[in-house]
Amino acid sequence: MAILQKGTDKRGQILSAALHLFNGQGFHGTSTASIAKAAGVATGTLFHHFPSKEALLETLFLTVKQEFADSLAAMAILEGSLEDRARQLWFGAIDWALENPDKQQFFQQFSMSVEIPLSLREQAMQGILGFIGVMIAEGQQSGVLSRLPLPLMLENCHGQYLAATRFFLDHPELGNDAEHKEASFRLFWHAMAL
Amino acid sequence: MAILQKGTDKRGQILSAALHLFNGQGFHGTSTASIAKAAGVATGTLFHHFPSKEALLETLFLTVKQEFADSLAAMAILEGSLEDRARQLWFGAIDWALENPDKQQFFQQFSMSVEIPLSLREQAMQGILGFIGVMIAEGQQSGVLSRLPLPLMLENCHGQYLAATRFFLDHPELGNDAEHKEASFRLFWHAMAL
Amino acid sequence: MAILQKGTDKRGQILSAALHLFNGQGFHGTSTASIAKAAGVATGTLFHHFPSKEALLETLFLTVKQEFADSLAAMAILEGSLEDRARQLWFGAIDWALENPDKQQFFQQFSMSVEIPLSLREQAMQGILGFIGVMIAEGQQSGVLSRLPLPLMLENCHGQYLAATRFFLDHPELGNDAEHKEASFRLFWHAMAL
Amino acid sequence: MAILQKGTDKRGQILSAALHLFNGQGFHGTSTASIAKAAGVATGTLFHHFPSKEALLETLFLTVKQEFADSLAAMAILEGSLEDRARQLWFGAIDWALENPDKQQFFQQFSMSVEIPLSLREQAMQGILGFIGVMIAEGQQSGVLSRLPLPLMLENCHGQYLAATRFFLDHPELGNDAEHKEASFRLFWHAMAL
DNA sequence: AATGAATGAGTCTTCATTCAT
DNA sequence: CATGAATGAAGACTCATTCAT
Repeated sequence: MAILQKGTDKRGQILSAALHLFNGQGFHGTSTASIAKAAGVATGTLFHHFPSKEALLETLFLTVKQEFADSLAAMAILEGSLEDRARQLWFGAIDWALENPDKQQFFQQFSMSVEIPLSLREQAMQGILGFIGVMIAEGQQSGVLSRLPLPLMLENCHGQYLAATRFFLDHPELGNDAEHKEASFRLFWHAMAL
Repeated sequence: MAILQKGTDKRGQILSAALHLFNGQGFHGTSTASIAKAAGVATGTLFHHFPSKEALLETLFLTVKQEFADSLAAMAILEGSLEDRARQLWFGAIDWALENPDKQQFFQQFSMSVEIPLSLREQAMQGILGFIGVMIAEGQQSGVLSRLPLPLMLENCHGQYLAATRFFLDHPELGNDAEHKEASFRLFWHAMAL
Repeated sequence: MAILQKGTDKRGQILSAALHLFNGQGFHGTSTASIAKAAGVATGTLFHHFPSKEALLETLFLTVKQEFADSLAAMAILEGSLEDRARQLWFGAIDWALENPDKQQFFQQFSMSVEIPLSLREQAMQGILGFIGVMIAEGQQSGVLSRLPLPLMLENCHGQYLAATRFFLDHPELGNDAEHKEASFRLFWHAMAL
Repeated sequence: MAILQKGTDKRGQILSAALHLFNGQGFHGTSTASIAKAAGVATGTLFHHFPSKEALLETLFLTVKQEFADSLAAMAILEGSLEDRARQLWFGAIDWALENPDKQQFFQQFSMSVEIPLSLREQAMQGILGFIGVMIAEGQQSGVLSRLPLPLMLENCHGQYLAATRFFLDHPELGNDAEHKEASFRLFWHAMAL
């Protein structure tokens, strides 16, 4: 958040404008000129901060991903049952998405897109999912979670998270609805629980 | 399949070439000239059959979606427990994806992209998910499935399906692995089962 | 008129449609496909009757010009003073324009345009103005008209006619107004009269 | 002249090249690439200065019209009889046309063409003819000019001016011929004089 | 004679990127 | 660092014309 919103920082303004425009019009649908305009800088300035439009996208991707990862790490809870800790994490992740709809939408769109090089996507995934992988392994050893192939479970976690945030972004009025929130966790948890 | 591959049908050849190229290079990354060339027709021919590049994409989207829907409908089973029927359907859908990797990848990329107008995406979803909705409602009434909000469950089904096919497409060698296949269904089913 | 309106004659329908469309959108702004469509024929049919789009325009130009010339010739009066005969001719020409607004507008637009080869324009002018030239010469010899250079007077006649018809086409409600009609002739006649 | 010919001003060079090429090949017959080439700039530069080819034409039209209007205003004479002042104005206008044949030819072609939106044409006409309208009204009140409908007289003035300049442009050798010049004014003046 | 699918050269316009100021 | 005019390659789309039926 900090990185994308420093008001006087032109670099930050450019990233922020790009996030917004890429979401609305896609990567190729957004011209560097329009990003510069939205950021309130000259067209040339963009290229002082980023060597190319693609580099801008990649930087943006990594920046947003890092913010998400930091956010998750900050809310990681070390006490309680695995289910309680997972619930806290799930709710925290959902809340982050609700508080940062632009960034979440950005993920929805670019997580599977060709515009982001495969290596970058994988790298980003592993950074975040490594975290989850440890928790799943722990749950399997303690007999709380099914002993299914880990890669499949990770992909499933990711897919369910995307689905849940998609649902809440499409129905913002349910963002604070305890029933739906709990239901989303229930689906997530029961998929893997024994 | 039939629709996209009639050898002598220029329209079909164009759709087929577009499917392939859009997958590899994205919508904006693919020029109409390259589509025409890959299809073995003149550039003007593309515009004789489709009023614009966007219309071509939309036609392609609807065509592929229809093929998938037809495919699912053809394998719908009417007998057995709900779980058995769901498993048949799930395996059938996974197999369709494995047999049509191009079309599945196309879905992965364009199901959430801005390139496809929202109305079209929703229309496509409803066509397919309406089917699933009925099964879920039935399961809830017979006490087999959790009574969670339906729209959330549908989005979850969709998300899990995308995740599973993503996994199998990324690991083609596991496409016929019974364990992984069953595991993917297990995750899917337990998410919703009581 | 006959030539442009034979209902069942595809050639005539094409000319008629072209006249209308060229007026509204210009020569280059009108596609042969749109002409064919408006004429109710296939695109290929146009090229059975005219070797090219340019040839169609030229044929149209000559046809319309011929109609106008025939119309003038038909109303030429041989008796009375030169002024009376000129007035009859002027009124007749104005009326022709009012009765054939499409054709008149066509003249306004293409009489000075590059689209019509110079040779064709000159040929058309001479066909019609030759007629007028004789009358002017007669008037000069009988001392009724100024002895100014003939080419200048002819160009002036043409210019005044275009101006008058432009005025009446822009103000159709005055088409039958005797005062304005007489005024237009007065301007025309006094320019040249002694 | 100044506006269209500043050597170092790329915008001016583009306008100047466009004037020349539109005259020779028409609006649709002239490609933006050829304009840029003739102006010695890159194709993109044209669109940096004008949003579209049409906007370029309109700017050109208004610019040339303004030059003509300024030129007329600069030579307006306030003393002498109405006829003398009209003669000065007429000769001045004719001379302007002879000195700026490109611009005059541009008017001949685009003053009645569909390429220029009607509103623009009318606006341009009124700017120039408002001037003339005042003089005609004055002449009518002082009993020098016929009391014919003003709009008709204005259109007639315009038509005669176009005809006269057409004549002189087609016969450049007569541009300095006093007899023809006086003759052209005589036709113009007698049309309206009592 | 009539059709309309097919052609491909040509058009306008966009846009990432550079560079002199 | 910042600017924005300039660049020119590339793209979507048009359209006069042909030709097999």
